[in-house]
This record gives sequence, C-alpha cells and structure tokens, in this order.
Amino acid sequence: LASTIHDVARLAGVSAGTVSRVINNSPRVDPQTRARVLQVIEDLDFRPSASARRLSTGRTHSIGVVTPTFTRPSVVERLRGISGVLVSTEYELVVYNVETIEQRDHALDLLTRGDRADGLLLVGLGPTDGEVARLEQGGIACVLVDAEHRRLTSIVGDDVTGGRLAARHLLSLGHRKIAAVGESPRETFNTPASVLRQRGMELELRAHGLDLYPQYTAVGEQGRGRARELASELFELPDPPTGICCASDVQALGVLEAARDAGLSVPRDVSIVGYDDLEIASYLGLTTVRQPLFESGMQGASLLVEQLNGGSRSPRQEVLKLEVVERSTSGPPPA
Amino acid sequence: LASTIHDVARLAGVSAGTVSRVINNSPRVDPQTRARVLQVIEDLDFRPSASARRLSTGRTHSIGVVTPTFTRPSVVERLRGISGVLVSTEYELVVYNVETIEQRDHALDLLTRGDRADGLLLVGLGPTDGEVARLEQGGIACVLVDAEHRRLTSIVGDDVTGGRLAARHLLSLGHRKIAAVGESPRETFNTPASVLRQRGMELELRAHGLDLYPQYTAVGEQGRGRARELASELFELPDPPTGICCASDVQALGVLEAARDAGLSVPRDVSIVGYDDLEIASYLGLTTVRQPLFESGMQGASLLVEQLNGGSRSPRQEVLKLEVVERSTSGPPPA
DNA sequence: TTGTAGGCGTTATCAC
DNA sequence: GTGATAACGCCTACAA
Repeated sequence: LASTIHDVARLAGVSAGTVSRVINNSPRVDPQTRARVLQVIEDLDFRPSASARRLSTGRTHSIGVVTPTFTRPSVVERLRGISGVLVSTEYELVVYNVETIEQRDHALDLLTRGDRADGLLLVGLGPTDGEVARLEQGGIACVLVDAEHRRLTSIVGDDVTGGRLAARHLLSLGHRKIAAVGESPRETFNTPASVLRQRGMELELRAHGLDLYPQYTAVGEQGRGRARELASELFELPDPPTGICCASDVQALGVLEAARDAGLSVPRDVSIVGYDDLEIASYLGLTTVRQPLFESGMQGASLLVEQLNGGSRSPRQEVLKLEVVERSTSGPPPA
Repeated sequence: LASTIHDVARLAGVSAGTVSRVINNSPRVDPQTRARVLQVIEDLDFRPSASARRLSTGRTHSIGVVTPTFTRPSVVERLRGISGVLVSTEYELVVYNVETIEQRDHALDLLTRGDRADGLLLVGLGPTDGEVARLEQGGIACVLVDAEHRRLTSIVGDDVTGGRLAARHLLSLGHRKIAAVGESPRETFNTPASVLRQRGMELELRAHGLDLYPQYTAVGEQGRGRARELASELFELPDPPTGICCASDVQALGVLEAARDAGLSVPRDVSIVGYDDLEIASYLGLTTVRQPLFESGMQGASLLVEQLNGGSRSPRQEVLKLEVVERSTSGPPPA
C-alpha cells in the first residue's frame, strides 16, 4: 500500500538508483531531475523503508540502552541526558530493561549480533570479557555509564572519592561514630559502586585514626524500604552512630523515615548524607554527594555517537566531578 | 563475519528453506534433520538477522512509545507498567521522547509508515484525525494512554471525577474557599487532563452552591517551580484560599514550598491535595488523588499486544478507578 | 518432508 | 549524471 522507490522512479521517469541518490542527497544528480524526483516524492508521500535500508546498509540507526531497572530515579536522570543528545541525531533509542540475569544475558546476546543496534550504552552494568570480545568482533560500538571495563570507554563517578567526601563532611562536623547504609551489589551486573563508596569512607576514616566498623556497615537491597529497616537496626545499637552515609538519596529517604520512627531529630540527634542529589534532595534539604547524572548520560551518548561517526574507539575513561551539597540533614553530633 | 542461514544450510546438508522452517519451528520438518540443523546452529552460534526478517516479513517486532518528556515521574511510572508486560513478549521497546511540536510531528510521521514499529503506544498525547487515518491505512495498531480519540482504544483516568473527588474531600472537611493549581495544556499534545480536573472541581463546587472563581484558578506550565510561583500569588490574595487542589503531586510539592515560604502551616492554615500518588507522596504524607499509573501502562501494553496478536481493534475505552488517599496535608480550614 | 525460486525495498558497483 | 544489476539475509509459495 505504501509507495516504494520504484513507484517514485516510474512516475519521475528515472531509475530507482537515481531516486536513491536523491534521497541520500548524493551530489551527483542533475538539479532538474532532483527537483522532479522530489516533487514526486512529495506527491506520493513517499518515505524510504527503514527495514530495507537496514538490510542493505547494515546499519540500524538505533542505539540500545541496556540497564537494570531503568525506572530508578538515578537511571531516569541519566536517560534524560542520553535522550537529549540522541534526539538531535538520527538514532532511535531502544530500551532494554533487564531485571534478572536471564534478561541481562538475553539482551546482550541479541545485541551483540549487530543487527539490532549500531551502538550500545550499558548503564550500571558491566559486560564480561566474552561479551566485549563479541562486541568487537561484531564491530558494535559500546560505551559504559556507571560501569567499567578496561577495553571500553566509560563514564563513571569517582565512587571511592565520593565515599571519602561524604565521610570527610561528617568528620569535619565533629562526628566520630559514622555508619554506612549501602546496596548489596547485584553481582551479576558487575557494578560495585556501593562497595567502592564504602571503601572511600573507610580510607577517610582511617586517615583520621578511625574505622568503619562491621556493626556500622549495613548493606541490603536497594530501595527506600530496605534502607529504613537497616537504619532502624543501626539506631537500636547500644552505641548508635551519630552520622550515616547512604549509597543513594533514595536510601537516605528510608533512613530519614527510620530516624523519624525512632523519635530522633535530624540533624540534632543524627546526621544523614545521601548520594546523587536527585531533585527530591533539594526539596527535602538533604545533604548529599552530588553526582552529575544527567551529564553522565549526555557524555555517554555523545561519545557513543562520536564513535559511530567514525571516531576513535580506543578506551577512554571520563571521571565525573563529585561534590558535597550541604543542606539541613547534617550538623554537629550531639554533645 | 556473522554466519547466515546459508552457512547453516550448507553445513547441515540441507537447503536454506529447511533451516528457516527449523528456526520458525514449522511442524513440517523431520525430527532428525531438525536436530541436525539445531546442532549446526549451536556450533556456529547462528542468530537470524533481525533486519532481514523485518524486510521479509514486514513485521518489526518492536513497539514504539511516544510521549512528551518521558522522564516525568508519572510517565516513568506508566513506562514501568509498559516495560513489565513487553519484557515477556518478543517486542522491543523503542522510546520516542517528544518535547516540541516538531518532534511530535516528526515521530508520528515516521511511525505511521509501519516499518519502524508494529504498534504504537501514545502516552499523554493525542493523534489528529489525519494521523489516525494513516495509522489505519498502514495497519498499525495503536493504543492511547492518558489521551483519547474516538477511533482508538484508550486507557484513561476519569479526570472529571478526579477533580470532583479532590474538591469533595476538601468540602467535606469544611472548606469553602478552594483554589486550583493546574497545568496549562500544551495544546499540540491534545491532552486536556488538567482542564478536565478543574471542570470536575467546578461541578462539585457548584453542587454545593459554590464556584471555582477565576482568581482561585492558577494555571501555568508543569513542574514544581512554576507551581510554587502560582501558589505564592494565591497566598498573597486579600482573601486567600484555605484549600488547594493541584493537577499533580509534583505541583503539590511546589505549593507546599510556597506555603512554607509564606509561613503557612499545613494543614492548619491551608490544605493541599495532589494528584497521582507518586511514591514521594506517601513519603511526604501528601493527601492526593490516587491514579493507577503503573496499571495504565500495563493495560495499554496488554491491549496493544492483544491487537498485535490478531485481537479486535475496535475502539474500547478503559477507565481507571481513582480514589482520594487521605494523608496529612489536608484538614479542616482555619476557624 | 524438502528443495527451488522469487520477492521484500534499498543501496552500491559497475558500465555507459 | 544515469541506468542496469547484483547483493543484503530471510521467508514462503510452489513443486517435487
């Protein structure tokens, strides 16, 4: 029912080849005939078939974003950045949401064949060596956001430093009993962000002659609910912490709830530091480690598009700047 | 570099046609040869080319979701629902984020050709009659979520009723001076949700011998910041309202900030009602009109997939249940 | 049950 | 500059 390149050719009295040249605005076509062809295209409301193009050129004009639970606030923020740069290109955005190992493997299996996407953006998810090899073999460009691999370019926040910054902030306020609420790494996704942040905290504490004691280290699955439980346990300790660093703002919300449950006043009784600086953080006055999520998406997408346009694919690592945003959930420890 | 159906055929000692039959598990193939072919497929790590399939079958195995600013919390929630049902199907999820009229028109123009997506999910965006005609002509299935068109099946919240419910809640608490903070419809997207809710409020107020006065009707672009400004103006009125119904929870956040700015206590001095019941609403104790966003996405996707599987495409309308969730931002008006 | 052949709508490589 | 012609990799009658 839809018209093809041949219909156009016939009505314009030229060959399909010429129409193709017009479409792809090749310089080698007479202005007269070009005008004529364009007219017919307009009359017929012709659009070249994307499928046929894919098969013929071997390019899909789409990039795949694969990420565990793309509806997490931090990922959404990154997606905003990604979408923002893709919209001004010819690339479509195909989202592969992976919640399980099977889904993750399945997606990467499909995607490494190269006929579904020209490039991949892996967000918060690291590929295995084998997968990287297949990507290279298939000539598929790939950039990591919030994940790392020595052979791939990646955009990361400096998590160790982030952890240090959070701890340093509390230390500078006079805290000595500092705890961490973190996310258990979903091992299959290979992103140790939460672990690295705790390591950073540890380093900073040690530099001050302190330590991150096991009883002050609470780790569980991501999300507000679990963080609330973890924090409640912390508050019930015989010698509870006076400051808590969380692996995300979402977790910090849970910790705030736990404080409320326990009848603790923030920051008078306990200081709480988040991570990410989501919009909600500014609304709530949450002290947090700001991570440029939006920018990470932008940069990831930009670098990927650059590679797709023939740019170098040699691994590069972009480390994003972090900073503590001091608001009203942190203050001096109780006397 | 990647192996094709012919490679498989050759090594298995059969024809390409047979391999194709195996892939698409046609019943008409000898168990023995099938086994042999499958073995070769495994050995070669063969995967059929999606591009070739698309061209040959005319189906893309992908569904397009087009929506204005897909990173809005309410849309994200709907996407969760959509993604949830698509993941168990063979359909890919292609996101078309449209921020401007041009982008909207461009996306719909591409998508109505039928070689980019088998089906469309339009979220918070209504197509024109012309676009609907082209969809039908191209045989492209389409379901609307949070939008309406008489010829398309759609999933909507009952906005008029939602407005009534919000107003009724405040009325029942004794409020008489009730204002609305709404979103100016981005006309090009054809979704009058905010307007409908205000109409509902109006109806309910009238039923109580009251009215929704123009000075109590503040409308502006969506988002927290603008809502804050609008509410500030409301609070500066000589006779300010004692209750405010917002078109979204996000707007309600802005209104809460404005109240804080004005030194008003909530709900003692002013009651605030949101709309949507985002997760943040429960965290903040925001009274709101709960709208099943996640379910709307699920249902939209389910109905679409159903149509794609040969189900009926005659327009159907699914109206989602709304309910007021009473929390701590609403109470009796000041005496 | 299996092989053959034509077609899906483009692009690209040739000659002319 | 333009027109044939051969891919691209798969599917699907139709024949055998």
